[in-house]
Amino acid sequence: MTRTSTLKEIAQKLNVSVSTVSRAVNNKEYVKEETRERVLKALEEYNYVPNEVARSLKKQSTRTIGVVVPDICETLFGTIIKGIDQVVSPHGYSIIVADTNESRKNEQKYLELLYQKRIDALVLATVDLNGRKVLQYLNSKIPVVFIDNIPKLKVPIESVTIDNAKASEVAVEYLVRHGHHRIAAIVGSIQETTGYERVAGYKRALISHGITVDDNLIRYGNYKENEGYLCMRELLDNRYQTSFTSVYIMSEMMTFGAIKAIRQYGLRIPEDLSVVGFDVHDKAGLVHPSITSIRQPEAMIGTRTGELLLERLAHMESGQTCERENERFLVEPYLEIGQSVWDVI
Amino acid sequence: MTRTSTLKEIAQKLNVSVSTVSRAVNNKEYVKEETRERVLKALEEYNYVPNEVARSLKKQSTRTIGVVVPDICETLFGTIIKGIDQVVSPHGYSIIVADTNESRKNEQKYLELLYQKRIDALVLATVDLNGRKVLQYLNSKIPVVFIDNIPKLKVPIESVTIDNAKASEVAVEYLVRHGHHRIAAIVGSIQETTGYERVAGYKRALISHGITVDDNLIRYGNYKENEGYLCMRELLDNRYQTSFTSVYIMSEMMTFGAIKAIRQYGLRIPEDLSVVGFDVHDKAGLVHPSITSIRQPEAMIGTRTGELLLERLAHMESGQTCERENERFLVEPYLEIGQSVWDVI
DNA sequence: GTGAAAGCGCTAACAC
DNA sequence: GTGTTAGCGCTTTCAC
Repeated sequence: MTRTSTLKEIAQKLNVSVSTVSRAVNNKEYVKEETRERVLKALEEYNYVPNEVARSLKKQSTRTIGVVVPDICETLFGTIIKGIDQVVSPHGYSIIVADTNESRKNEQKYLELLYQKRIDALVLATVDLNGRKVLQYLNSKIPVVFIDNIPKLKVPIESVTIDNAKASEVAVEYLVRHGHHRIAAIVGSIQETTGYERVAGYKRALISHGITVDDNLIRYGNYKENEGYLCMRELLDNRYQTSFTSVYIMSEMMTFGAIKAIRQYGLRIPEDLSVVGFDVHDKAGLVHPSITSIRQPEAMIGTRTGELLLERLAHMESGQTCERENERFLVEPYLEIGQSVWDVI
Repeated sequence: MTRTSTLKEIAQKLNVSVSTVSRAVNNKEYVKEETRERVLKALEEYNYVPNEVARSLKKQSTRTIGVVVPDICETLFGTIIKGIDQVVSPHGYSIIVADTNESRKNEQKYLELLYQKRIDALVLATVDLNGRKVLQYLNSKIPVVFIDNIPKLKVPIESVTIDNAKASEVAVEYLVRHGHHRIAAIVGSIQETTGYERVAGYKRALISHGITVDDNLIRYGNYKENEGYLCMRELLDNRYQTSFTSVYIMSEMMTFGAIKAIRQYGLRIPEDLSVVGFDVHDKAGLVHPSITSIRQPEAMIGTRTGELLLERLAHMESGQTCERENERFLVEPYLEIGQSVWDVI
């Protein structure tokens, strides 16, 4: 059972002062080369590992970044976390993750916990639209970056997300190019930016192609699979009146639900109905027919967030005050083309 | 820009001592009810949030658990992390994640970093079979739990994993019950417990069903998709000599690769060849035909690990020494039945 | 170049 | 019940 020793112990063994040892450990100047070597050797010998907790207390910085997400199992968030970690860990930062399980209450609890732990920065995929708890952070001086969803707060906010409106434009554009004019849509909650902006982009794209927006073709769900299923059923029930040839579903789980409804109606994809989904991952390449889907460059969202964090963190370290600006960093979504869209002749 | 205040500041404002405030904050006894209320009110007013860093330094415990995994994007690890978090966060513990990206070097780097941060416990899905760096932890007094893979170390080790041999038995059993006697196998690295135990279970199951083990039916890969593909091709190339009717592939990515090879040979699953995979997830239910696969109860591995951690942590707190025992906690794998296995008549 | 000492914010032993 | 004080392990200023 080895024990890690402290600066003080090392200093005593060598008959030097703690400050000398500290300087050697931290590669500071003003240490005679000979002394430095003696110290470095002793560090090995006595199994010294710097205590980051003590350092944190002294420096008022924990080199720790809190990342709060609704569901770490979603590839989207897993990949983002990985991207952040890749960028920040070489700089000595670690990531504390919190999985809120889509619960506002958990989100608040975790925000509080992380605040106590004095994280140096926060990345938040909030499910709390009017998030009051996060104001504590926004009023403090640590960097906060929102991802995925942006809360409705009357304060400057920084975010890294895809351009949600653009995503819908890309989807509609693709369908139109394949001859579709009657394009149904299943939207998530328009309370959230992810829902609101996507539907706005959809409408705008239709209009710019000279297609009239038909509210009978739009259904609103809550991102859950079952809602996607139900929305799709409603759409299909009215199919003879509305005669749409394609459907664009604006979230992953709702896409799955919608496809189930389509199959249940005995319709074939894409022969009977064309489908464009959102965030559909098919790592295995086993889905058949493969689903044409809007995708987020997740890794890039992660690395971009990481870089932004480092930038802000460095800025802070150089003693700047934390002037928050309202900055939305947008990354480009893209269309992953599968076999779920059929040409309308 | 609000600032969080300190115990000392609160104490001064109220003309009481820091210890009184501390006692009130921590709900300790020996505080007059009236004083407690005054303090509690002041905490609100002056925006006091306990500084966990200072607490950690004093208590020599950070209430932080390090979780080191090769790839956080894999559903397996994502779900395990979520499970751990669910169990430990109500006890005030947070999780620091480290994604080693399957690299031994990164693993070592992260272990060092986390050691400096003085994590209270470590969960490790190692890729470093002879992991020397982890010995630092094993020689220290903090709990260490291995998941997924177990390194070859000559010290007592605790782990939470599925029963890998059992997994193979379940797979083989199922195939035999469906009339298969010539069952090919694609194995990961037998250097790793996940490979070694799975192939051992496969052989044992065959024997217990009176089937001779045929080494021509076994191929060894390295868990990567492409190796699964290549192994499957080799097997198929010899199909007329070996005449197997089914194949059991012992890892997720290799399963994907193998299926691609099978399709490339123009064979249908399951009509021409039956397939049992490992760790195949189909959240969307979109894969067709659905793949019968061994599955790990991931969430349970997570929660079991979390509980084990709490147990050990509580044990420590009550001042016990950390006697390590060699304990493998096994959870039961299960077979998720799809449509990829055909009856041999 | 080196050392002494203050102090980061807190807990806990001890004194009153 | 409450206050005083000594540290937890480190960095950093200032004196030598």
